[in-house]
Amino acid sequence: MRHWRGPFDRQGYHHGNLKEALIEAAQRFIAERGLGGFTLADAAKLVGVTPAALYRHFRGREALVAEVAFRGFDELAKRLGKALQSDGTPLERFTRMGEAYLAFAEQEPGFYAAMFSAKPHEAENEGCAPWGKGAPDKTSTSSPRSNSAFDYLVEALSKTFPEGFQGVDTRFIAIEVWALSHGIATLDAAGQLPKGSGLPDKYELLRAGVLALVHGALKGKAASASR
Amino acid sequence: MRHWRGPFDRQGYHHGNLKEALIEAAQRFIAERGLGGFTLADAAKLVGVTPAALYRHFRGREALVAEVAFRGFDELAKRLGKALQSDGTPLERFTRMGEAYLAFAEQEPGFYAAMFSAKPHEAENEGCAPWGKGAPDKTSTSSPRSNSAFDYLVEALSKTFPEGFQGVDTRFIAIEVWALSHGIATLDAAGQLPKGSGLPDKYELLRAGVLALVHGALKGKAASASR
DNA sequence: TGTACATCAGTGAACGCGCGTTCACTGATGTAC
DNA sequence: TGTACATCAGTGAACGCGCGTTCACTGATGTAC
Repeated sequence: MRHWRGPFDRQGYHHGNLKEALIEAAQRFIAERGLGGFTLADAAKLVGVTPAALYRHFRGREALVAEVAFRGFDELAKRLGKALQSDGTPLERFTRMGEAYLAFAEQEPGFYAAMFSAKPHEAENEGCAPWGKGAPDKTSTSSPRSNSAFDYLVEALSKTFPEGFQGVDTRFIAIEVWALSHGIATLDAAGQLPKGSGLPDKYELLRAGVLALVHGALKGKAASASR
Repeated sequence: MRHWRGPFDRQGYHHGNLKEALIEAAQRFIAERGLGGFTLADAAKLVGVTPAALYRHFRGREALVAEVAFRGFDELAKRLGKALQSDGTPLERFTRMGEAYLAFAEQEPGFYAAMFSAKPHEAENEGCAPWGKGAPDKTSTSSPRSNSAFDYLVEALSKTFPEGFQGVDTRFIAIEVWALSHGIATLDAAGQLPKGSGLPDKYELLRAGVLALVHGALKGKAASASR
């Protein structure tokens, strides 16, 4: 085993860490040019390798992108888990998770795009989505970490609000929180979130929104009845 | 002027309505294959025309997609405006707007993808985003209808909750509502929203979430203070 | 310690393809007289 | 009513390009003896 010198270094005929280097390069290019603009040739060039070398480690382009997405879910789960185990009150930790989510989407747009870009035809990708197929009987799938980001969110909600949500499924609240986070993150990434001019930034937007969502569920179901 | 026979018909040498037909074809293919999978050749073929004919009506691919996005914002504004002027109480109309938004995203995925797909490099597209640059001094831009979807939302909030939001800018609430709607719509489009198994559908998800967001702002700022 | 060998990561050339765009052209249209 | 003509929408062939992928190969590696 040769000494590790960074993802894009190369010493001899054998790269030594090509798979990891390709994943990192893909992540970088997806961040810069979007998922559609990412190219195997670019990634291979950056890494200092022939495009054909890629096929020693991946079935093809799609498999590389899928691996990037998987790593993304993994990294996101790691960050959410870290926030969940940080200091402070449960509410503070919960708030920190929201910040961690937005920071992840902002700092790792390559990951984020690979994870959430719609795949029109084959939406049957199992194991990668943050939540399972919605079946309570299938809470843990084969892939170890793919669902855990969502699991962390559910866990955080349970710990932060141990009194529950008036009988409402905690996963329901979790989905709402996730959807709001995702909406803010993607609108921000697309440059469609207004900035300046007295309006709060996205972190404040998420914080206030999440608290409203949670308290709305806590305070009762008057809303539901008034339809 | 020849008789109009549908977007993809063709009678002679001249198409008669090529521009509209190309926009419709683009919308259809973006819906089916995603923005990246959409091709000028496909659109031209469907319409029954040589790819080169497109350049009589558009500067290029990008301009065609931009036109689709513009039409999308227009159609969305139309639907939101219709819901805003429908029967019932203000709250009912407001709820109907949310339903109209999700229905639009579901029924017109071509429009939606063209409107909101992130353009990594040139995020400086002005006039197309539903909200302006966030400058209150620039409430109405040159393009007549591009901002009106967001304007309808702000208007609906003002009418539905005339007492205001404890001094919070109504646009702030509007952005939160929009972000939640967008998050639900995109997660649903990506097949990452759980279905069945007792969890409510996306319409219920949005309804409950929006009411929580609004009431969270109405009920006070205890949340803000407890940071 | 030295040599033969199996393994397999990476090469380099080539492939078929389909893309967006250009250009000189052609032929339908409708208007001026 | 008929003819000449300007207009311009659409043609068809071609372009340069870069993509993902394949294939027989080569050369570095490390293990068995």
